Amino acid sequence: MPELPEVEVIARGLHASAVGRTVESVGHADLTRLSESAETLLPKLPGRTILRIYRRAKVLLVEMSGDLVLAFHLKMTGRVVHGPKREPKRHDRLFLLLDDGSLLSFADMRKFGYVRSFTSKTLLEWDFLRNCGPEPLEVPAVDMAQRLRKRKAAVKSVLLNQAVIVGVGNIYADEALFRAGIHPETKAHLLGHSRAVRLFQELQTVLRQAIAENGSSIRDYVNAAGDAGAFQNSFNVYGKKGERCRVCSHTLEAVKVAGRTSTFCPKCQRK
DNA sequence: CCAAGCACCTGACGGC
DNA sequence: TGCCGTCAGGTGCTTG
Repeated sequence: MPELPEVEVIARGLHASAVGRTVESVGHADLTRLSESAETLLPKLPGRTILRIYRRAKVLLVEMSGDLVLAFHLKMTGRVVHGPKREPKRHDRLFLLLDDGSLLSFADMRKFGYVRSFTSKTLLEWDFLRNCGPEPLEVPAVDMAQRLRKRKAAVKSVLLNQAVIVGVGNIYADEALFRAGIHPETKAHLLGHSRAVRLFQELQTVLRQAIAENGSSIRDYVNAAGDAGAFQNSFNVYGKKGERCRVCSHTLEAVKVAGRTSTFCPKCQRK
C-alpha cells in the first residue's frame, strides 16, 4: 500500500492525535508471522507514553517513553489507525488501548507487514535502515541525479531501489517518469544529467502534492483517522493502461520492469 | 557489488 | 454461480 506520502500522512495524523497518550493494555494481538514474537513484544508496551510518531523511508516509527521505539512496516496492505475502541476484525494484528479510551490499531490483510521494537541504539543499528538511501525531500535533485546515474539498471528499477533513494514505490515512480518525459526502461547511466535532475525535481513535486492531498488510495490505504486519500484522482499514468494520455491523447501502454507493471505514454516518454 | 526473478499472503476481478 | 488465472502502494532471499 503505502509509499512515502502515505506513510508521511499517517505519521503526521498519528502524531497529532496520539502523542501524550499512555498505553494501558494490549487489547488484541495476532502476531502470526509478525517478525517479533508476542512473548517478547507485548509485555514491553503497557505503561509507556507515546512521545513522537514519525517516518523514515516507508517505515512508521512510534517513539515511546523508557527508550522504546515501535517500527511498523506496512508493506502492501498494512494500516495503522487511531480511533474509538472497537471489536477486532479479521485482519487486525495488534490493538493498543490508550489511556483516553482510544485505540491504536495495526491491521494487515496480506500479512507482509510487521512490527518490531527497538531501543534508540538498536534502531540505529537496524540493517534495514542502515541500508536505506537518503530521503528524496531532504536531498537536492542534483545529488539524487548523481546517485541514479551510477546505476546501469532501468531507471524505473533504480527509482524503486531503496538503497539509492527511499520512499518511492510503483505509483510515484511511474508518475515522476511521466512528468519528466522519461521511458521507464531507459538505462539510468545513459540518462543525461539534466534529464536526471528534472526527474528528481518532478519526483519531489509529485511527492509533495500527494502528501498535500492526503496520499493515494487504490484499495487499502487509509490515513491515521481511517479516511482515504485523494491523490489517486491526479494520476496521469498509474493504473491507466489503455486509457488516453492526458497530454497527447496517445494510448498509454504498460511493460514489466523489475517485475512491476510500469505504465507510460510511448509518445511523451522517450528513452 | 549489482541485477533479475521468485517467494511471501489474501482478496478482487474478469473470462469461460 | 463457480472455478481459474492474473494482478495488487514492498521487500528479502537466492542465483548468476
